[in-house]
Amino acid sequence: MGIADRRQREKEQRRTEIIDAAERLFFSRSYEDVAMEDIAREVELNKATIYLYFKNKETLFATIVLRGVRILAEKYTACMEKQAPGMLKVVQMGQAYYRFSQEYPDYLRLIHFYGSERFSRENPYAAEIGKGYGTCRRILADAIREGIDDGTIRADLDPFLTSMYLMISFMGILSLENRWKLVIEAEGFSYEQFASEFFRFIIPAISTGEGACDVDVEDLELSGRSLTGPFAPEKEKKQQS
Amino acid sequence: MGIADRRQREKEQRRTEIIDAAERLFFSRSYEDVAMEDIAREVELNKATIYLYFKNKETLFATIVLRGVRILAEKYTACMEKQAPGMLKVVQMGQAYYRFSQEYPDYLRLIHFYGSERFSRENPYAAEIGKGYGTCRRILADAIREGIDDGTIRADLDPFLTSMYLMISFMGILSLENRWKLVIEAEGFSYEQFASEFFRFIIPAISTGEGACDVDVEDLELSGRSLTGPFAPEKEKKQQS
DNA sequence: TCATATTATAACTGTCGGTTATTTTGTAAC
DNA sequence: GTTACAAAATAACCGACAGTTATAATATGA
Repeated sequence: MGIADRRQREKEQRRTEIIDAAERLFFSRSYEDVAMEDIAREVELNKATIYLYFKNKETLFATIVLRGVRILAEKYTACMEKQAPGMLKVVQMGQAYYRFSQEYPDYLRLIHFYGSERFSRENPYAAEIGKGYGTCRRILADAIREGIDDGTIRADLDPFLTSMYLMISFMGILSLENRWKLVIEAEGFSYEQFASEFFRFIIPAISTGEGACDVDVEDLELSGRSLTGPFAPEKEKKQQS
Repeated sequence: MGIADRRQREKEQRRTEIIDAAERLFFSRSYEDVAMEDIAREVELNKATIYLYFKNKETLFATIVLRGVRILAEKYTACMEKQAPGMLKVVQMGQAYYRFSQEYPDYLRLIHFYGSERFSRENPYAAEIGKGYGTCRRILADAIREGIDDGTIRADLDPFLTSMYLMISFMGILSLENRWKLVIEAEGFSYEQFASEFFRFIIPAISTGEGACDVDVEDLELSGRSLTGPFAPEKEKKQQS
């Protein structure tokens, strides 16, 4: 069984090499701009060989997206393990998303791209990806439920719907098109400000305002500033219009 | 000048015919699934002829997206003309977006698709589209400013940032991927519920709670239910998990 | 009716995702 | 070692499609 084992390992290795090569290219160029030929050249294999390991370009791309989703899901899980009021956990998950977007901007881009209906959801990874995202959402919903129970979150909110709203908002805020980032800067805000002020904006939609989180959130610091201080946009330039 | 005029009109007509044909196809199939040949067949012209009127496939697609954006911008403008408290105007704009998504789901889909960075922003229509979207956002920001002045909207909000947050959230909620719609239904909610409950969720993030809108909003009715009644999800099935 | 400019087209090019027929390579049996 | 066989890899190919070009048809004005 030793030889078959090694063959198995080597096959796995090849697979990983292909994914790594593809990832490098997809990280540096757009999906359409990366040809299977390019990936083949990058791993130093023939294009047809790649097709022995992956059904098609989409499937190969999906495995990379899956890597990203798994990292995100881990971050979410970590938030849930700590002991804290529900409201605080929700905020922390938002921050986890934010950190993910800072640490892995390329994965985020790919995840977002994969989302916009263009890929058939036939491949086995699609289900995995969906599950990963579902996990994140479910964890968020659990935190909301906890918050409702401990009185830090509005009791009139439905945990499921609210988790959807928050996921979608996070997603939208953090995978902003470049075009809009320019608009933000033209208005005199940094992207960090834009993202962090969002929390101050959205908190009243979730929180009961019991103050349970007012103190605790202080030491979290998103991009260096507390979440509960006065809502001070602190525009940097704003000399236009 | 009469003849040159007619030539001009005829050219314009041709152009419109091409756009109409392309629209029919893009509405019924995905971008990639529509070949220039298909569009040519649909207008009963040779493919090369289309290239006399449009630089490339992207540009042709962009003109259709522009049609959609213009309709949306009109809807937003209409909201601003009525006399109402700022908070109410903001809600109405959200509803305008919702109605747009119901009346023109195909335009919405195309707009959303055009958004996901894959199109170069070189063509002249890209600028127009950006301007259209910018108009919507600016109108929303104006309404927020009015709301701050008349005391119906939190004074600690920055109008620009808030308008961005709302636009992005609306966008996310209303151009939801099909995959997520299935999740919503699996949880026992209709898509209409999902969209309308979002307003009840988000209002506390914007409103001062002065009640100025509590009464007025009553007669707006989004999908048949008032916006200020108790937050009652009224799940339809919810038999699982 | 002839010269010219516009409009349209058939035929072609280059690229890319994916497939097939064939060769190479590693393994086991003799 | 040599042969038989299976797995891995490849070169050559195919079809589809965006975009171009060389050519033809058509309308206008003299």
